[in-house]
Amino acid sequence: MSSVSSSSLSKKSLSSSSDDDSSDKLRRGPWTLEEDNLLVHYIARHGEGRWNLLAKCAGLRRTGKSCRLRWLNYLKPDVKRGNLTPQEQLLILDLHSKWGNRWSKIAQHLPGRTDNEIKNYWRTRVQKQARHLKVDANSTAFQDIIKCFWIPRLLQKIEGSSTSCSSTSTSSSSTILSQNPTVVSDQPVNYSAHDLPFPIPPPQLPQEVSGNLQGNLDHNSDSEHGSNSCISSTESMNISQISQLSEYPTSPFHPISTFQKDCYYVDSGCYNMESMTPATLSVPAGVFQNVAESNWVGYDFGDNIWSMDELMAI
DNA sequence: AATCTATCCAACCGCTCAACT
DNA sequence: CAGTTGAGCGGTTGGATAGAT
Repeated sequence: MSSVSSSSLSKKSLSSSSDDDSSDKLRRGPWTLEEDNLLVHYIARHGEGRWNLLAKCAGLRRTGKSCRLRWLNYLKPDVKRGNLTPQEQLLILDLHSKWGNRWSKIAQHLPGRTDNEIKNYWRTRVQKQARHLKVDANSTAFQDIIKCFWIPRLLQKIEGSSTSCSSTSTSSSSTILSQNPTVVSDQPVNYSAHDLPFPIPPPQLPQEVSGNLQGNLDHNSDSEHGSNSCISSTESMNISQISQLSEYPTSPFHPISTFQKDCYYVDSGCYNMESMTPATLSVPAGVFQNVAESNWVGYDFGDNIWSMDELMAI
Protein backbone atom coordinates (compact mmCIF):
# COMPACT_ATOMS: atom_id res chain seq x y z
CA MET A 1 0.00 0.00 0.00
CA SER A 2 2.29 2.74 1.17
CA SER A 3 5.77 2.92 -0.17
CA VAL A 4 6.95 5.16 2.59
CA SER A 5 9.67 3.61 4.56
CA SER A 6 10.01 4.40 8.18
CA SER A 7 13.69 4.87 7.56
CA SER A 8 12.87 8.12 5.88
CA LEU A 9 11.34 9.46 9.02
CA SER A 10 14.12 11.90 9.55
CA LYS A 11 13.60 13.37 6.12
CA LYS A 12 11.98 16.51 7.32
CA SER A 13 12.45 18.26 10.57
CA LEU A 14 10.01 17.07 13.16
CA SER A 15 8.34 19.45 15.51
CA SER A 16 10.26 17.92 18.30
CA SER A 17 12.86 15.28 18.54
CA SER A 18 11.04 13.89 21.50
CA ASP A 19 7.50 13.90 20.23
CA ASP A 20 7.21 10.22 20.69
CA ASP A 21 6.85 10.78 24.37
CA SER A 22 5.06 14.12 24.33
CA SER A 23 1.52 13.19 23.39
CA ASP A 24 0.34 16.78 23.14
CA LYS A 25 2.82 17.65 20.42
CA LEU A 26 1.88 17.26 16.82
CA ARG A 27 4.06 15.16 14.61
CA ARG A 28 5.47 16.58 11.41
CA GLY A 29 7.57 15.25 8.62
CA PRO A 30 7.30 12.01 6.72
CA TRP A 31 4.52 9.61 7.53
CA THR A 32 5.30 6.22 8.94
CA LEU A 33 3.70 2.99 7.81
CA GLU A 34 1.90 2.84 11.12
CA GLU A 35 0.40 6.28 10.64
CA ASP A 36 -0.65 5.42 7.12
CA ASN A 37 -2.39 2.34 8.38
CA LEU A 38 -4.21 4.25 11.06
CA LEU A 39 -5.41 6.81 8.57
CA VAL A 40 -6.45 4.31 5.92
CA HIS A 41 -8.33 2.11 8.35
CA TYR A 42 -10.07 5.02 9.96
CA ILE A 43 -11.22 6.39 6.62
CA ALA A 44 -12.30 2.94 5.48
CA ARG A 45 -14.58 2.76 8.51
CA HIS A 46 -15.75 6.33 8.88
CA GLY A 47 -15.09 8.04 5.59
CA GLU A 48 -13.30 11.27 4.80
CA GLY A 49 -13.97 14.74 6.08
CA ARG A 50 -13.82 16.56 9.41
CA TRP A 51 -10.10 16.19 9.20
CA ASN A 52 -9.20 17.67 12.57
CA LEU A 53 -11.66 15.40 14.29
CA LEU A 54 -10.50 12.50 12.18
CA ALA A 55 -6.91 13.09 13.19
CA LYS A 56 -7.85 12.98 16.87
CA CYS A 57 -10.20 10.03 16.65
CA ALA A 58 -7.82 7.99 14.55
CA GLY A 59 -5.16 8.47 17.16
CA LEU A 60 -2.91 10.39 14.83
CA ARG A 61 -0.78 13.14 16.29
CA ARG A 62 -1.09 15.07 13.09
CA THR A 63 -3.01 18.13 12.04
CA GLY A 64 -6.18 17.56 10.10
CA LYS A 65 -4.54 19.35 7.26
CA SER A 66 -1.66 16.95 7.23
CA CYS A 67 -4.01 13.96 7.30
CA ARG A 68 -6.05 15.35 4.43
CA LEU A 69 -2.96 15.97 2.35
CA ARG A 70 -1.54 12.55 3.03
CA TRP A 71 -4.81 10.89 2.06
CA LEU A 72 -5.46 12.91 -1.07
CA ASN A 73 -1.93 12.93 -2.41
CA TYR A 74 -0.73 9.52 -1.45
CA LEU A 75 -3.02 7.04 0.24
CA LYS A 76 -6.26 7.42 -1.66
CA PRO A 77 -6.73 4.24 -3.70
CA ASP A 78 -7.25 5.96 -7.03
CA VAL A 79 -4.10 8.02 -6.83
CA LYS A 80 -2.02 7.19 -9.85
CA ARG A 81 1.72 7.01 -9.56
CA GLY A 82 4.51 6.99 -12.07
CA ASN A 83 5.54 9.17 -14.96
CA LEU A 84 3.06 11.35 -16.69
CA THR A 85 2.12 10.06 -20.11
CA PRO A 86 2.61 12.31 -23.15
CA GLN A 87 -1.16 12.70 -23.26
CA GLU A 88 -1.21 13.87 -19.70
CA GLN A 89 1.68 16.24 -20.30
CA LEU A 90 -0.06 17.61 -23.33
CA LEU A 91 -3.22 18.16 -21.38
CA ILE A 92 -1.35 19.89 -18.59
CA LEU A 93 0.34 22.25 -21.02
CA ASP A 94 -2.91 22.90 -22.73
CA LEU A 95 -4.97 23.50 -19.64
CA HIS A 96 -2.27 25.57 -18.00
CA SER A 97 -2.24 27.84 -21.01
CA LYS A 98 -5.90 28.44 -20.40
CA TRP A 99 -6.16 28.47 -16.64
CA GLY A 100 -2.71 29.29 -15.36
CA ASN A 101 -1.66 27.89 -12.00
CA ARG A 102 -5.07 26.48 -11.20
CA TRP A 103 -3.57 23.17 -10.27
CA SER A 104 -6.59 21.62 -8.68
CA LYS A 105 -8.75 22.60 -11.61
CA ILE A 106 -6.24 21.09 -13.99
CA ALA A 107 -5.97 17.99 -11.83
CA GLN A 108 -9.70 17.44 -12.12
CA HIS A 109 -9.13 16.62 -15.76
CA LEU A 110 -6.36 14.14 -15.11
CA PRO A 111 -7.98 11.30 -13.21
CA GLY A 112 -5.71 9.87 -10.59
CA ARG A 113 -3.28 12.75 -10.71
CA THR A 114 -3.08 15.20 -7.84
CA ASP A 115 -2.70 18.93 -8.00
CA ASN A 116 0.55 18.54 -6.12
CA GLU A 117 1.93 16.21 -8.73
CA ILE A 118 0.92 18.47 -11.58
CA LYS A 119 2.36 21.46 -9.80
CA ASN A 120 5.61 19.60 -9.28
CA TYR A 121 5.69 18.62 -12.94
CA TRP A 122 5.21 22.21 -13.99
CA ARG A 123 7.85 23.53 -11.68
CA THR A 124 10.48 20.90 -12.31
CA ARG A 125 10.05 20.31 -16.03
CA VAL A 126 8.28 23.21 -17.61
CA GLN A 127 9.73 26.06 -15.59
CA LYS A 128 13.14 24.54 -15.99
CA GLN A 129 12.84 25.03 -19.73
CA ALA A 130 11.73 28.60 -19.25
CA ARG A 131 14.68 29.32 -16.99
CA HIS A 132 17.00 27.76 -19.47
CA LEU A 133 15.66 29.92 -22.25
CA LYS A 134 15.74 32.94 -19.98
CA VAL A 135 12.08 33.67 -20.46
CA ASP A 136 9.28 33.95 -17.98
CA ALA A 137 7.35 30.70 -17.82
CA ASN A 138 4.11 32.66 -17.81
CA SER A 139 5.08 34.90 -20.69
CA THR A 140 3.40 34.80 -24.05
CA ALA A 141 6.77 34.08 -25.57
CA PHE A 142 7.14 30.88 -23.59
CA GLN A 143 3.55 29.96 -24.34
CA ASP A 144 4.43 30.18 -27.99
CA ILE A 145 7.52 28.08 -27.50
CA ILE A 146 5.35 25.44 -25.89
CA LYS A 147 2.92 25.59 -28.78
CA CYS A 148 5.69 25.69 -31.33
CA PHE A 149 7.99 22.95 -30.09
CA TRP A 150 6.74 21.13 -27.11
CA ILE A 151 3.12 20.34 -27.90
CA PRO A 152 3.81 19.25 -31.49
CA ARG A 153 6.47 16.93 -30.16
CA LEU A 154 4.11 15.44 -27.65
CA LEU A 155 1.53 15.06 -30.36
CA GLN A 156 4.05 13.19 -32.43
CA LYS A 157 4.77 10.91 -29.54
CA ILE A 158 1.08 10.30 -29.00
CA GLU A 159 0.56 9.56 -32.65
CA GLY A 160 3.52 7.27 -32.67
CA SER A 161 2.14 5.29 -29.81
CA SER A 162 -1.40 4.99 -31.11
CA THR A 163 -1.20 3.81 -34.67
CA SER A 164 -4.36 1.78 -34.49
CA CYS A 165 -6.83 4.53 -33.90
CA SER A 166 -5.98 7.48 -36.09
CA SER A 167 -8.92 9.42 -37.28
CA THR A 168 -9.64 9.35 -40.96
CA SER A 169 -12.16 12.10 -40.78
CA THR A 170 -9.69 14.91 -41.07
CA SER A 171 -6.88 15.83 -43.33
CA SER A 172 -4.68 16.65 -40.38
CA SER A 173 -3.36 13.74 -38.44
CA SER A 174 -5.15 13.16 -35.21
CA THR A 175 -5.43 10.66 -32.45
CA ILE A 176 -8.60 9.36 -30.91
CA LEU A 177 -8.30 9.07 -27.21
CA SER A 178 -9.48 5.98 -25.51
CA GLN A 179 -12.81 5.98 -23.76
CA ASN A 180 -11.58 3.65 -21.14
CA PRO A 181 -12.53 5.32 -17.87
CA THR A 182 -9.25 4.58 -16.22
CA VAL A 183 -6.07 6.32 -17.10
CA VAL A 184 -3.28 3.85 -17.07
CA SER A 185 0.25 4.92 -17.56
CA ASP A 186 1.56 4.28 -21.02
CA GLN A 187 -1.95 4.12 -22.31
CA PRO A 188 -3.88 6.99 -23.81
CA VAL A 189 -5.52 9.40 -21.47
CA ASN A 190 -9.20 9.15 -21.65
CA TYR A 191 -11.83 11.74 -21.03
CA SER A 192 -15.31 10.95 -20.05
CA ALA A 193 -18.01 13.50 -20.65
CA HIS A 194 -17.62 14.40 -17.01
CA ASP A 195 -13.92 14.94 -17.44
CA LEU A 196 -14.05 17.30 -20.35
CA PRO A 197 -10.67 18.89 -20.62
CA PHE A 198 -12.34 22.10 -21.75
CA PRO A 199 -15.84 23.30 -22.36
CA ILE A 200 -17.43 22.82 -25.72
CA PRO A 201 -17.43 26.24 -27.35
CA PRO A 202 -20.79 27.86 -27.09
CA PRO A 203 -22.67 28.25 -30.34
CA GLN A 204 -22.72 31.98 -29.85
CA LEU A 205 -19.64 33.62 -28.54
CA PRO A 206 -19.56 37.05 -26.95
CA GLN A 207 -19.33 39.69 -29.59
CA GLU A 208 -15.82 40.83 -28.76
CA VAL A 209 -14.65 37.23 -28.94
CA SER A 210 -16.45 36.32 -32.10
CA GLY A 211 -15.13 39.52 -33.59
CA ASN A 212 -11.62 38.51 -32.77
CA LEU A 213 -12.24 35.02 -34.01
CA GLN A 214 -13.55 36.35 -37.24
CA GLY A 215 -10.43 38.31 -37.83
CA ASN A 216 -7.87 36.11 -36.24
CA LEU A 217 -8.80 32.49 -36.48
CA ASP A 218 -8.06 30.17 -39.27
CA HIS A 219 -11.47 28.64 -39.51
CA ASN A 220 -10.27 25.70 -41.52
CA SER A 221 -13.56 25.30 -43.27
CA ASP A 222 -12.56 21.87 -44.55
CA SER A 223 -12.63 20.60 -41.06
CA GLU A 224 -15.45 18.41 -39.96
CA HIS A 225 -15.02 19.54 -36.41
CA GLY A 226 -17.68 22.17 -36.57
CA SER A 227 -17.08 24.92 -34.12
CA ASN A 228 -13.87 23.28 -33.00
CA SER A 229 -12.05 24.79 -35.89
CA CYS A 230 -8.43 24.07 -36.18
CA ILE A 231 -6.59 27.17 -35.11
CA SER A 232 -3.48 28.09 -36.94
CA SER A 233 -0.55 28.69 -34.69
CA THR A 234 0.17 31.74 -36.77
CA GLU A 235 -2.43 33.39 -34.65
CA SER A 236 -1.13 32.14 -31.36
CA MET A 237 -0.69 35.62 -30.01
CA ASN A 238 -4.26 36.49 -30.77
CA ILE A 239 -5.46 33.18 -29.50
CA SER A 240 -3.84 33.88 -26.17
CA GLN A 241 -5.64 37.15 -26.01
CA ILE A 242 -8.88 35.49 -26.92
CA SER A 243 -8.36 32.92 -24.24
CA GLN A 244 -8.26 35.70 -21.74
CA LEU A 245 -11.58 36.94 -22.92
CA SER A 246 -13.32 33.64 -22.82
CA GLU A 247 -12.67 29.99 -22.36
CA TYR A 248 -12.75 29.33 -26.04
CA PRO A 249 -10.44 26.40 -26.48
CA THR A 250 -7.21 26.67 -28.33
CA SER A 251 -6.65 23.09 -27.45
CA PRO A 252 -5.66 20.25 -29.72
CA PHE A 253 -8.28 18.15 -27.95
CA HIS A 254 -11.59 18.06 -29.73
CA PRO A 255 -14.75 16.04 -29.35
CA ILE A 256 -15.23 13.73 -32.27
CA SER A 257 -18.68 15.09 -32.88
CA THR A 258 -21.39 16.92 -31.10
CA PHE A 259 -23.02 13.56 -30.54
CA GLN A 260 -19.91 11.93 -29.15
CA LYS A 261 -18.80 14.44 -26.63
CA ASP A 262 -17.15 11.86 -24.47
CA CYS A 263 -14.64 10.82 -27.08
CA TYR A 264 -11.80 13.10 -28.06
CA TYR A 265 -9.19 13.26 -30.68
CA VAL A 266 -5.97 15.17 -30.57
CA ASP A 267 -5.61 17.37 -33.58
CA SER A 268 -1.95 17.87 -34.35
CA GLY A 269 -2.94 19.90 -37.36
CA CYS A 270 -3.74 22.68 -34.95
CA TYR A 271 -0.08 23.45 -34.93
CA ASN A 272 0.98 24.61 -38.30
CA MET A 273 4.71 24.40 -37.94
CA GLU A 274 5.49 25.97 -41.26
CA SER A 275 4.01 29.22 -40.17
CA MET A 276 5.95 29.40 -36.95
CA THR A 277 8.60 32.01 -37.24
CA PRO A 278 9.81 34.74 -34.95
CA ALA A 279 7.77 37.11 -37.04
CA THR A 280 4.51 35.30 -36.44
CA LEU A 281 5.12 34.32 -32.86
CA SER A 282 5.65 36.51 -29.88
CA VAL A 283 8.89 34.71 -29.16
CA PRO A 284 11.81 37.13 -29.30
CA ALA A 285 14.06 36.26 -32.19
CA GLY A 286 16.98 35.55 -29.88
CA VAL A 287 15.00 33.10 -27.83
CA PHE A 288 13.62 31.51 -30.94
CA GLN A 289 17.12 31.08 -32.16
CA ASN A 290 18.16 29.54 -28.88
CA VAL A 291 15.33 27.09 -29.04
CA ALA A 292 16.01 26.23 -32.62
CA GLU A 293 19.73 25.92 -32.32
CA SER A 294 21.26 24.64 -29.22
CA ASN A 295 19.66 25.40 -25.95
CA TRP A 296 17.27 22.51 -25.97
CA VAL A 297 19.76 19.89 -26.88
CA GLY A 298 19.68 17.07 -24.45
CA TYR A 299 16.88 18.54 -22.44
CA ASP A 300 14.26 16.37 -21.02
CA PHE A 301 10.81 17.15 -22.29
CA GLY A 302 8.76 15.09 -20.02
CA ASP A 303 9.93 11.54 -19.94
CA ASN A 304 12.30 11.69 -22.87
CA ILE A 305 15.59 13.25 -23.75
CA TRP A 306 15.09 15.23 -26.87
CA SER A 307 17.87 15.76 -29.30
CA MET A 308 18.20 18.82 -31.46
CA ASP A 309 17.74 16.66 -34.50
CA GLU A 310 14.35 15.67 -33.21
CA LEU A 311 13.37 19.25 -32.61
CA MET A 312 14.50 20.38 -36.01
CA ALA A 313 12.74 17.51 -37.70
CA ILE A 314 9.40 18.90 -36.62
C1' DA B 1 35.31 5.58 -4.21
C1' DA B 2 34.29 10.11 -2.82
C1' DT B 3 32.31 14.39 -3.61
C1' DC B 4 29.39 17.58 -5.91
C1' DT B 5 25.22 18.97 -8.33
C1' DA B 6 20.68 18.62 -10.12
C1' DT B 7 16.30 16.76 -9.78
C1' DC B 8 12.25 14.84 -7.73
C1' DC B 9 8.46 15.00 -4.81
C1' DA B 10 6.35 14.59 -0.09
C1' DA B 11 5.11 17.64 3.16
C1' DC B 12 4.61 22.05 5.14
C1' DC B 13 2.94 26.94 5.30
C1' DG B 14 0.04 30.86 4.65
C1' DC B 15 -3.88 32.36 2.75
C1' DT B 16 -8.76 32.43 1.16
C1' DC B 17 -13.41 31.04 1.19
C1' DA B 18 -17.63 28.93 2.65
C1' DA B 19 -20.44 27.09 6.20
C1' DC B 20 -21.86 27.29 10.64
C1' DT B 21 -22.88 29.38 15.23
C1' DC C 1 -23.20 40.71 11.32
C1' DA C 2 -19.01 38.98 13.44
C1' DG C 3 -16.33 35.25 14.92
C1' DT C 4 -14.96 30.48 14.43
C1' DT C 5 -13.94 26.35 12.11
C1' DG C 6 -13.13 23.27 8.34
C1' DA C 7 -11.64 22.63 3.84
C1' DG C 8 -9.07 23.59 -0.04
C1' DC C 9 -5.64 25.98 -2.84
C1' DG C 10 -1.13 27.62 -4.50
C1' DG C 11 3.63 28.47 -3.15
C1' DT C 12 7.71 26.85 -0.97
C1' DT C 13 10.96 23.88 1.39
C1' DG C 14 14.30 20.43 2.07
C1' DG C 15 15.71 15.41 2.33
C1' DA C 16 16.50 11.51 -0.71
C1' DT C 17 18.36 10.03 -4.74
C1' DA C 18 20.52 9.76 -9.28
C1' DG C 19 23.90 11.26 -12.20
C1' DA C 20 28.13 13.77 -13.16
C1' DT C 21 32.80 14.83 -12.10
